[in-house]
Amino acid sequence: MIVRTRVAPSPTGDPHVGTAYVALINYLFAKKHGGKFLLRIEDTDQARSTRESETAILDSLHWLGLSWDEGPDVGGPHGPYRQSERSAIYQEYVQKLLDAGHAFKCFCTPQRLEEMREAQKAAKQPPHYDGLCLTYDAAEVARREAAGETYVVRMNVPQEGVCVVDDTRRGPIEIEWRTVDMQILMKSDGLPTYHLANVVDDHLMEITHVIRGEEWVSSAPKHILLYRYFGWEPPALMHVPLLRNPDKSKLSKRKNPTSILFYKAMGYLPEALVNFLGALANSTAAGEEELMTLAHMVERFDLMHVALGGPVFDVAKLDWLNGRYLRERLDADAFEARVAAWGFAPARMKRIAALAHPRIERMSDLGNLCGFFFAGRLNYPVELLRAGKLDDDALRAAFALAQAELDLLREYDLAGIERVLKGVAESLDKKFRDVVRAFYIAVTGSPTSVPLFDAMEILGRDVVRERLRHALEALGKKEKTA
RNA sequence: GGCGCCAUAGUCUAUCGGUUAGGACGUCGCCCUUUCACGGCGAAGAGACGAGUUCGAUUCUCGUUGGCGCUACCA
Repeated sequence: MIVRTRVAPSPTGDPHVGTAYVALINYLFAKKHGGKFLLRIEDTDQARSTRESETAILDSLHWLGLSWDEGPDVGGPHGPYRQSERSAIYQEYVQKLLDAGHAFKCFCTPQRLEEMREAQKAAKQPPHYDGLCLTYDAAEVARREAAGETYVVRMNVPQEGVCVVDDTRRGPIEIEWRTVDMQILMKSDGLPTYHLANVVDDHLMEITHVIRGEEWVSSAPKHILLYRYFGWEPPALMHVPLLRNPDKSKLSKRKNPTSILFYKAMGYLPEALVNFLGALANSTAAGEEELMTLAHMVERFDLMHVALGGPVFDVAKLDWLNGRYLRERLDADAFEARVAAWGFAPARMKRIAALAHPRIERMSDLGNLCGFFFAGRLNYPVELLRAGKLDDDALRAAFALAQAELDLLREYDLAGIERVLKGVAESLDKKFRDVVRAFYIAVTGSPTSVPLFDAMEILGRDVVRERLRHALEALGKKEKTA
């Protein structure tokens, strides 16, 4: 048997380090066993998926040195590798389930479902589809369909017995069928949900080992049931732990930078980041060199040694590793080249120079004026934030709101940034200039600097988010008023 | 709340019943050094709790506690 693994990111946001972590484990396992590693884009959520995000994910994983044997950008014999291009396939398989009575059409409105869940919650019952539409006979279903009622397709789930999920690393996990909801397989827009698309694709793409995040354990029975319904041999399943924030919660950009783009922008080397992630999966033994190439990681990889506790993404250790790569693995020329490529690319320098040009008296002003473009955490006194007309509460509100709004921005560009900051000033009922002043400090470290929106655009969403987070941190928690 | 997963120092981990519980990051100290950093040497620091099995439990079982995940027409 040829081992075939995959990573299946959903292009709904920044390329997440967690995606890279899971991708790396799948990659290492496949390569270790002379198999294939594929990349599939799970973009069945029309509302949230974007091409920009997909591109960023592919670029980021490539940047880390990962490559796939089959995928949307390189093709392969099992394509297309983008789920949005596989609708006809899912339609076909949903019909099979429908024909066999393993799935049914559900005409319940979102409102009814909402009320049902509320009632169940109030009655201390676990939220669960009540099976109303399962009681309709063929004539009733036909009548409703003819009347133009929209419907989704739900999976018919047995209500008795237990499902044993055989996790390669954890052993058997028993989950009672009655705790498994009658999952929607196909949404009213005709596109499949994760569960259906995932199973169909993994089968069609001949995936032998599904190695994925821990968040999927509880829905594994649904997937196993689908394999059973289709009469397919399920792949080996294994769930790896989720990366954590320092406080042990699931890694989130609220508390910790999660975007690969951020680490790139901060001047981490891809080989250091991928080494760090790999060391989280398979730690080094006593006396073993911690600096490892991808090839070396492949060689020593052991799936059974992936620890089960959720590891904290320890930036301090990443810093140490990155420092060693920078100092020990790059000679003077290579270092210079990396630095140039990192922050001094011609296009970037041109923009920065143009911003500085009108505000300069001596070229030596450049350092103070533009240093923040090449910095990580800014070291300004917190008093500077407070020097403006906004009090602490207003500052906190402004930064927090901007953080959220900037994240929601579809296109992170000049116009969008301006819209967000104007919106922040408006909703706080503060003068735009007073609000902007605070952002100057948070983003550039100084009240007098190059144009803010340009600076924010050049720095990128991730670095800006981190600087706002830092400002929020510097201000401290809201004081309890006596 | 229900269901599930997890549990060795601040953090990442090794240990496949018998170890002075090993390593790495971080922290602290000493050395090197015009400063700092790097580097070298060293130190402090851990089996969540309670039962059980066993000659012997960090390791196996159960319970408690804690953390996390899931509980969407998101993945």
